Amino acid sequence: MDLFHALSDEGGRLSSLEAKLAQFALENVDFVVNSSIIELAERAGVSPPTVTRFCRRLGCQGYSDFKVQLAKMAYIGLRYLKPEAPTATAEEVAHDIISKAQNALFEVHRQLDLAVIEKAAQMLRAADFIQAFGASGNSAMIVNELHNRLFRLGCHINASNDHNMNLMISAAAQPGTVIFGSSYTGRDMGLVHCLELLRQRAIPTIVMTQNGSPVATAADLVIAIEMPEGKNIFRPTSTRYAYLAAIDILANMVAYADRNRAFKSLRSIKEELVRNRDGDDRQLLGD
Amino acid sequence: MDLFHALSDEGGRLSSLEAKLAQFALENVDFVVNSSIIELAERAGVSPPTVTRFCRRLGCQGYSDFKVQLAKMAYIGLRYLKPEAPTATAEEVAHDIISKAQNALFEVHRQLDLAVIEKAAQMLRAADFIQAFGASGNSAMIVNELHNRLFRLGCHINASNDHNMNLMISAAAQPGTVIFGSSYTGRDMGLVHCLELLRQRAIPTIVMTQNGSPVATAADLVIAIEMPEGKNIFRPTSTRYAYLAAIDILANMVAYADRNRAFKSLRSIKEELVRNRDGDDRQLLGD
DNA sequence: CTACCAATGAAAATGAATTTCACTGGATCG
DNA sequence: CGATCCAGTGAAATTCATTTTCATTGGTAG
Repeated sequence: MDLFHALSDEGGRLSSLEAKLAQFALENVDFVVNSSIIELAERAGVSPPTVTRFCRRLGCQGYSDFKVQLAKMAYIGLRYLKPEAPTATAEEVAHDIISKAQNALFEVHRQLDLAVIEKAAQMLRAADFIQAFGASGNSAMIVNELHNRLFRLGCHINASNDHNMNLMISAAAQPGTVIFGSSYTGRDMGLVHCLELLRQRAIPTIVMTQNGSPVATAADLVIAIEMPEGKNIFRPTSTRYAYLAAIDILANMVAYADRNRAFKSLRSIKEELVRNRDGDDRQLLGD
Repeated sequence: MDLFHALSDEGGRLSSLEAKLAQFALENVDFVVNSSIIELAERAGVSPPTVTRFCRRLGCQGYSDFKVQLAKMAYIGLRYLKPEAPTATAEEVAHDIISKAQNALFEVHRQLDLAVIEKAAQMLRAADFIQAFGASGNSAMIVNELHNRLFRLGCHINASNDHNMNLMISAAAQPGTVIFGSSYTGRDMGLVHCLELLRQRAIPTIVMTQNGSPVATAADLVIAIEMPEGKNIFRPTSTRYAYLAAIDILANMVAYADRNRAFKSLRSIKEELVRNRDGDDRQLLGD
């Protein structure tokens, strides 16, 4: 299933020649994918049976299956291994940003604890009112997005990125309110203060952040996302894609938690939009 | 190279059995990818040699190569064909959202005209002031994101999603100002009015939208993005990922257009953040 | 009507992948 | 310290998948 991690050999389960093969495969995906077992064996300096055993140990059916899996994987997930080359041309920048974003999506899919997402969706669904806190541009985008997705479903939600305001909101929150917080780093101390206050007041909190961070510790339910950070300061982090996907999944689960309400709400928005625009039904909910 | 299009057989180059095979392959990628030529032949009701010939006609080396190509393709681009099955479990939702997002990234990478991006980057770089207009949640997110990326680079930029305000801003814009607009549908008539006004006033405009749409027609430079739309009303469109990636690439090109300025600006932001937070240098620019 | 050609499958031939088996070197146990 | 075992490995044999060859069919053009 997860060939990439098998190839990375974190558990050290591979023998020395197998590790050599793994490294060779990671570095020469294209070659491997287009070669016969004999060519690969020769090039990597091992015998064909060793290659077959290697494939089996990785959880594949055999060599052909390995090639297929590798080809599937090649598009995603692989580039983490390659050192971050400073890029300059538009082609390079585009390629780099796209593949990092895809990696981030791949990673978040692997990491997301769906049981936690479902729990969070239930809490949000059941809430009388949702307050979404996130600051600093990135998390602000995330909570705005949550607002954008949830108000359509008929949820009562407010998004805010003003720390002082958040503190007042936290102090005034009524039972029935659920607070959602986002922080990539988990070190948004303004958010931590709010969460502590909310815990004292027994208002339930959900956060999307790094596990083990101050924000995570201060919250009731943690949607944990850990992303490796790039080194290129000119480049925004690809973590945003991961968070955005997590929000999408969460919002979708909220919708499914009460399809009827969501459907009715979406439908009236749609009708109103169609009436007010040019009557073209193909349009999106939101531009 | 482009197996997907070959399989779609637009030119009708395939014989009847081959067309049958193509359809079967598109509908049963997983089966094909995991089967031998004999199993496939049997299941599709043809003989193995026909399968081999079919693979060759599609531009592959042979059957194994075909499987590899198909596996590569399967992750991307293919799901567009499948009717959108209503999904319900968290696993299905997560998988579907992630793969759609990855498809969107793949597509935008394929479509983006990098020459246009570079042109836009030059214009934004040279501008005294940038106004970014986008409404309806999705495009609002995009222009906020552009703001978030460009202010860091030392650009003077304002993002706005208030149509009346945008109209006033357009009427008041000075030479040296560049307007950036975003609209997924290209039918944001408020934006079109602004663009028309700006054209009269000879203020340069850049838009990110669908080619051929009213918004595109009314603008000077068009960053064209066309995304197929999903049918699931509960699901937000994956177009956001494509737009976000395009913004990332654009912002990065702006940064590279004047590295020194960008570096100095980023550096002072970073210093200030480090001073004001807990001195941990690993933190991001923005949370 | 005949000859040709494209499409197809059966059978043979090829060649790749896997299994078997034997060997090696290092670890373990008495 | 030596005997034994075992994991790891490759050579050779085997199996099996793939491809090629060739014959057949059905349709089409002259």
